[in-house]
Amino acid sequence: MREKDVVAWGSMISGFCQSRKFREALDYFGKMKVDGGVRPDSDIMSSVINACTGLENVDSGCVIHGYVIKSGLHQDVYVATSLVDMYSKCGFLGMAERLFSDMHDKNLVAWNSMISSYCRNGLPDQSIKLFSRIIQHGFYPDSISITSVLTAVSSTAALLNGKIIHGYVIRLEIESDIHLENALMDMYFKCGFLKYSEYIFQNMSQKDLVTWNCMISGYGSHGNCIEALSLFNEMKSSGIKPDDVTFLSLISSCNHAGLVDEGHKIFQSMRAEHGVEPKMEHYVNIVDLFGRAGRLDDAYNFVKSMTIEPDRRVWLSLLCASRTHLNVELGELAAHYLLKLEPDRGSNYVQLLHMYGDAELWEKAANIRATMKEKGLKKTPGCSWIELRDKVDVFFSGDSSSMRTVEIYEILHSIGKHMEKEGGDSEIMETI
DNA sequence: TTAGGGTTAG
Repeated sequence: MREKDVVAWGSMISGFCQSRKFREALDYFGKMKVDGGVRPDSDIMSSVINACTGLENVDSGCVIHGYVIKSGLHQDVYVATSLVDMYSKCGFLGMAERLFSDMHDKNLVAWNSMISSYCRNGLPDQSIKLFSRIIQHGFYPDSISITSVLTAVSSTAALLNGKIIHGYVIRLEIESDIHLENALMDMYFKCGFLKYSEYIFQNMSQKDLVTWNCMISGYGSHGNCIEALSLFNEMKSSGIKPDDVTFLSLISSCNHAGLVDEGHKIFQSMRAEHGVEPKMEHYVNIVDLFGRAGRLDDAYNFVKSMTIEPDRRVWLSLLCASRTHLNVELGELAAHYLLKLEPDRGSNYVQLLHMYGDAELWEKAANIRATMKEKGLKKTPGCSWIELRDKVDVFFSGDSSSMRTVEIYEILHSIGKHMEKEGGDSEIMETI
């Protein structure tokens, strides 16, 4: 009878987790303990940890972790993997790493969990390294290992690694699924190999919302807005309903291509035609869209018409646009709201500082510098990278440590001149 | 009658 009780509680708790009612799952766990007489097993503890992950509540997770240790269930591979997942999704990578290395009987799921943990926490190289250790430890990667490591490859844009992994899938005859194909397609896009992405897309036996979103954003980020818009129509005809990601990709694509009215029209159609509620990200993109095109009045009127309270990104976007198109009055207004929300981020002041510099308002610029110094603020430098001859080169904004700095700037200058002749983007010119 | 890992934007 007692065993049945455990099963009954377990069914309730996991049922709540599956329907994403994490709060209720934790409440039931609480009730179970109060009612007494039932010792939770590893299944229940995995579900309970899963509920903490879903709530992104690391405090509850720590309490549960303590409980797990006391009840001796921390050695269980299911429970330990749930903990690795919970800590990494809450941003505590160190804890996840420690638990992973302490696991005695790591199975493939545990390895996969750690591979995605690294990538999720901004260490894609570690993720790729760990992947290559799977086989050394006697496991064959499955579709989930591949999907996870492909995500890591995508974020480093390391095409060679991506191709090697694609090779694994073919040689080891790893059973593919839609997640893997989506990740593969996205990886080729991110590494600039559009033809491969298209090939995979065309040959997919089934396409889901993520498939379409990957394609639309892939085209958009490579400046092919027309193709992105035509895919959107195709997607609708195929019966897949667009979501907030679809719209963000479309608006950002219009943004890159300078199709201002088209982008705004798409934004307006979100709620009216598709029943998708715009989020802050969509608002930010529209402000950016108007701002980039120099339509500052439209940008500001749009901010004033927002139905949700604008956050820092909205004001920052307006400030950057005001700087680019030298509208000091609007820039100061945007900066006022921005600094009210976030007074301690260096990059906010830097935008304002540059605007004053561009407008030759030296006294105001000096005041901003003084404030920054007083607050001890610095801006984190921008960074980009490229893979050439199997090696990834990283560049930091303003970095002059390279032996070939002079040469680099000479080439940049000549590209700038060339662009000027061709009537290029004034913002890029200014950067050069 | 129950358990752990994966894909899309900016």
